[in-house]
Amino acid sequence: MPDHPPTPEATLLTFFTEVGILAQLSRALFEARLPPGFTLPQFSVLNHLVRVRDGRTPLDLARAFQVPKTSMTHSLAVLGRHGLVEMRPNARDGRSKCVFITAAGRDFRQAAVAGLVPDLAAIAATYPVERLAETLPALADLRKIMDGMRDPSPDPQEF
Amino acid sequence: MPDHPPTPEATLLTFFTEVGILAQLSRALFEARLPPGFTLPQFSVLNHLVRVRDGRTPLDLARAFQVPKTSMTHSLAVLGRHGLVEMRPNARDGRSKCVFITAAGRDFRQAAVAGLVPDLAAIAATYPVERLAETLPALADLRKIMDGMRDPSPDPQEF
DNA sequence: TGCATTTGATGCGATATCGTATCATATAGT
DNA sequence: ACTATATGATACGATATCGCATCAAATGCA
Repeated sequence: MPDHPPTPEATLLTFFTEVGILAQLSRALFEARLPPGFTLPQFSVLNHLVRVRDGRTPLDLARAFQVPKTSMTHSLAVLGRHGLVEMRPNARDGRSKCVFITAAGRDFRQAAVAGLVPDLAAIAATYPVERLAETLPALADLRKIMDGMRDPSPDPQEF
Repeated sequence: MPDHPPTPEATLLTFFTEVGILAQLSRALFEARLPPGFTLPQFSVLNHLVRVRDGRTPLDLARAFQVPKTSMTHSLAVLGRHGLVEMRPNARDGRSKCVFITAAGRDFRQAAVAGLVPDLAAIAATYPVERLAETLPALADLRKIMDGMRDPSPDPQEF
């Protein structure tokens, strides 16, 4: 391997590659512990409703997950069909709805997390998670920046 | 989110959540720059064939990307239909095939990477990528551990 | 060698994802 | 207030992903 000093672009590419692999691995981990037929995005929505807050609109959620609104409609329909979320009319906007997590939804999420704990513990037993905790601020800051870049102009911004 | 000291499991959960969001954001970024109809996994396969080595079997690729082999069959069929990869019989195993990238495939990848560079540069202009570079060893180590905890799956994958 | 088992690839069906079109409601401009 | 435009949600169709079943070729074992 020739070692030229990496350009910032190359560093980002490497970083995104690593993040993509980790996401894929953790996804496999998660889905192996979810009841068959449930997908990570569905769990993620539940998790978001608990972690952040519920009562937001489907479009809010679609934006939060950077996913097309039709995909979110579908995910919410599945969760609703299983009684894990509830959609109520939005008093402030007749076109819109508000998404609430149900008690069953909270239980479901709790159970999923609980089922995951042994796997997480196994990782923590082999790997010092403080190292990950130290990376969190950098990851969160990058996420915020990328979040902010996407909405205003979807086309190439020159500088 | 209580303000007790977080358990290692909670730290991991937070970390995976952050990684998942970042993966989603970078995926959206990337797919916005690919020709319409092409997917990140498809590009990733091309990239892998260039950066690692071509001539591997579909099953090798499926394992490298941690996806079911049927998914890889499909991706390769699409790439083949567009003339970006070529499948030849495997001289060592009559059941198997070997996947090669074509000249058109190399060009395609090169163009995709070039199209992405402005986005990466825009991020690098706003965010000190050294912070990300510092996190890379921790991420790579975790990835290796998680790789090892699952089935026998070999090489690291590329973007 | 002959036969059972394993392994690589793919067909098929079910679900997920996503783009486009559509409909209802909200907002803006006059 | 009236109309044009913008926005939130969804129906619909196309493609992607994935599990299961099938087929062919390789391997193991007697």
